[in-house]
Amino acid sequence: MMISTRGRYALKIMIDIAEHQKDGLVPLKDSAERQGISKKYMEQIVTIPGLAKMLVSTRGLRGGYRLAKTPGEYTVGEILRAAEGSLCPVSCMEDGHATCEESSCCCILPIWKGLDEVINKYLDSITLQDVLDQKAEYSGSDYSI
Amino acid sequence: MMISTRGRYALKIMIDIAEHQKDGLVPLKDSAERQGISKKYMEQIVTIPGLAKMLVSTRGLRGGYRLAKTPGEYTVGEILRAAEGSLCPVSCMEDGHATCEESSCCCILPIWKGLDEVINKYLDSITLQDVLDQKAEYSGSDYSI
DNA sequence: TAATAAACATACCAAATAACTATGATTTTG
DNA sequence: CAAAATCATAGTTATTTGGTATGTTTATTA
Repeated sequence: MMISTRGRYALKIMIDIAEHQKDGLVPLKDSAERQGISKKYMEQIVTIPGLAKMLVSTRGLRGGYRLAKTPGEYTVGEILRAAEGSLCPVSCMEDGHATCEESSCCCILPIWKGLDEVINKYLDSITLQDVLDQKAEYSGSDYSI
Repeated sequence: MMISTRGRYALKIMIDIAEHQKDGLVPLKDSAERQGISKKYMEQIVTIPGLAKMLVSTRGLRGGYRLAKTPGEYTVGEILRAAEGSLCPVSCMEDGHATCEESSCCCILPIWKGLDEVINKYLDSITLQDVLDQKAEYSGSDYSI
């Protein structure tokens, strides 16, 4: 399994903030309660550098978070990569290039490269807005994400 | 990372056996030496039920392994699934269906399902024979796989 | 201006998983 | 019967995962 709770929670948080920021800043506490995630763990996730860049934070009472750009400008792929570090499906590769010594003569490597491409291409084809739109379709619902 | 050394080694072993079985049975010792993997660890991998089914073993002196079917009849996907148990990219899903309680109202689940499909479809499009063929293309080479 | 509620910053920890190693039994051929 | 192979099981070490715990800083508002 390539995507751990860090990535899954990151996605949940981003969706939750996207959904609720119209009312102003979204405090982590509220988001954490809605998603059933420990607020403290959430703080850790939200401060992962790559993710922090996607958010604008305001300190102090009545502070909170909002997205730095519009939901349509974030893909599920980039959120997951930011949270997980990489979505690479094998340890003998990273960022599309081999990390092992025998790479120059590894006939399996092209398979991993192809797999990596297929995964990233798929996840980058979905934006946060797409997710919001699909949620809205099921309308009236009390989706907890 | 979704595919561990178990899966990677399993694939290496299957390719190695496919390549060398024309000379008769392939002892694990030879295969392990060629691949630079501990023979004992290899024994464990080869006896994973799903993988064992793909091989025919013969005990005793001059014994060894060969593929149960032709290389064209095995896909990379099924070998990896057999070795890893599952290639599912998230823990909240298994074999295409959700394992968590909130699944009935999870708007992210379709994304994981789609990802799972994309991964398995890709890996099932490559057979062991394809890998052998591509190895042969680089011909004269001393590929160690 | 002081209390409050928010983000920010570290440090620690327990359980699970990964990746082997070790030991030895069983089987078959030369 | 000795050697070489598979088969079986238990133990070990390191890393990753998934958190807790404790506390600091910042800004609002009553």
